Amino acid sequence: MAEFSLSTEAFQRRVLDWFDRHGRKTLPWQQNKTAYRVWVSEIMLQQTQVATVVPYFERFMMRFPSVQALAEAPQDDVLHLWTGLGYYARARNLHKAARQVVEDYDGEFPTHDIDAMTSLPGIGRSTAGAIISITSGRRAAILDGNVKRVLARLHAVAGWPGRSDVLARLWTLAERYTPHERLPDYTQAMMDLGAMICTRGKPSCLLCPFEDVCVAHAQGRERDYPGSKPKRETPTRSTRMLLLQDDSGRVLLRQRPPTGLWGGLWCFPQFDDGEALRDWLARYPGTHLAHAWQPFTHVFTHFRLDITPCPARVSDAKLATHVAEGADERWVDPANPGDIGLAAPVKTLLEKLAQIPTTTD
DNA sequence: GAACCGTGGGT
DNA sequence: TACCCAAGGTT
Repeated sequence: MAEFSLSTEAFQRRVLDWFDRHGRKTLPWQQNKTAYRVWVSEIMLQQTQVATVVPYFERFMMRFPSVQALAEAPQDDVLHLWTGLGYYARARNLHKAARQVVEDYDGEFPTHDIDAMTSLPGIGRSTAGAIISITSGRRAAILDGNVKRVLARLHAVAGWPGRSDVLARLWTLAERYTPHERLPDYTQAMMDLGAMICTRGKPSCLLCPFEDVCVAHAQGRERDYPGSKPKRETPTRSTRMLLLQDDSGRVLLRQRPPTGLWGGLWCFPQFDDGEALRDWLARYPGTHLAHAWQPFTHVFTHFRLDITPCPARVSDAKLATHVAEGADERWVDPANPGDIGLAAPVKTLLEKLAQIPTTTD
């Protein structure tokens, strides 16, 4: 069994030399690298590709230029700018952390203390390492998906990184290779290597600075590292969404619970089955259900959701007001729902409603 | 340790 | 098409 033969110093030298020639240096969050900007980018980039994040990051910085601005904003505004990015707990934690930074640290991120950083909601070991190393230059290791892939291949670390023993081996390597100088460049370089050269599907080993020493490459088994996650079958759930319109075309939205799926976002009232929907409508005699729209499936990572849109009308304006009486319910214009967070299928359905004349029945 | 949390891209 | 997965963290 071959072993990786490069010294720590030689490894760091090659990484930094490659970065000087080929690393990315013009991404939006690489300009004006404050802790706030790097923090927001790192949270957005969790499980999310760079190209997807860029426009969200620009809009976010325009609306919330500082941690103070973010801390002072209503949560609805934050979720609004997060609409479409997914993993909305990131936005809720971001908002909460901003308030903690303003409250507990006078608006300055505690980048001198990794434990203080990981205490902030939404910041784990790797994200803390990235923010610290990039913005303060202090020595802190990262182990994101890119670095996991690079290290797993260079050292032929077998097994799925979700396993704790595999993860521990990778962290040991990540800590060992982290240099004492040029921390911002090194950290960016390792992510760039993973994102640009050591890619998942078809790595560009010909362009890799470690082509001559990579154990996985020597084995011709780049694709086997890192080990893949064990499969499990994805269950299917189903729901009905009530597309209730009043006589002026506005629709009823309801805010979802603060945690869980689409937590804090606004959605059509949902019903598990037709009985529950009919029972609900029966309380409001002035409403009637139209023919259901075509059902469709929304695919999540862990399950599929069959959604049946159920258009309905409430003709009496007074009744419409009565229907929405909770603080978590409101009538909105489908074409302009306001600064609120919307789940992807809800946004799609609202756009369809906005195109339909209000006389549709 | 395992389940949960979104959406879009690549193959 | 169906599947895997991406700059992970929390419960």
